[in-house]
Amino acid sequence: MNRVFKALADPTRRQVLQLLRRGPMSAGELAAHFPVSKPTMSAHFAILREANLVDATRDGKSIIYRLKLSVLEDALLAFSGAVGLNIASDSPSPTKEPSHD
Amino acid sequence: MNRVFKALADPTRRQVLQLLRRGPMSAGELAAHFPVSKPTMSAHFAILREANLVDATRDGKSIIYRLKLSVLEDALLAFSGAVGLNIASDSPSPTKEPSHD
DNA sequence: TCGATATTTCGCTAATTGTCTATTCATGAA
DNA sequence: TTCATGAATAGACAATTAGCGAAATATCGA
Repeated sequence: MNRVFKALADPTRRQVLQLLRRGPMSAGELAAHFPVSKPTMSAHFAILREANLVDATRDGKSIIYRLKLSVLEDALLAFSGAVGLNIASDSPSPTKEPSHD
Repeated sequence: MNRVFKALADPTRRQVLQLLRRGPMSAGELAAHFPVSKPTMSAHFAILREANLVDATRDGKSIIYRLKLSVLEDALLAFSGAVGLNIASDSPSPTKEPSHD
């Protein structure tokens, strides 16, 4: 979970995830969207992989990245719940009076 | 939004938010829950304040911190949406085929 | 095998972050 | 005003991070 939040702390990495929403994309294609060098992007990809937020598979000369939404969802939901934020489902956001301690 | 994610990137700060879920707490009381010095905690509080995740008000000699869930909710929801994660409400998670670019 | 292409790894630097102790500031009480 | 207390600021330090160019690795096609 800490790795997920660390990964999310960088705007470039969050944008990579957004780009990946549209579908799988190669490292080079992804990198082309950002004004930084490819080695720098490669390091960002590694951090996303370590957080388990993306999946990387080789396809010929390219490496294709895919978004792994479930891990992101789990982390966001778990933290939201821990903090009392009832973001999910259809319950009536109990922003006050947490019942347990 | 970047400040929110940066603030969330540190486990101590996330725990502070969780502690604050139970209700307002003073800086000292909060600090007592962690194994780091009070100045260090003060720096964490400053980052949470800058991210607008907490509200600080003085009460006599103490400074009382309060959780501002709305800001957290906005950021989490905005990002979830941007990445195609349909965490909120009761819509049928359109994890595929984003219609706009 | 050779050359081109895609990506990562390897040093390296600069900036940022988390931590500390010591000090300062603000408040309330004597 | 002086003292004690709760909290923030200042300054220093080590560790981490984002960034680079150069080199290494992997794959494909000729």
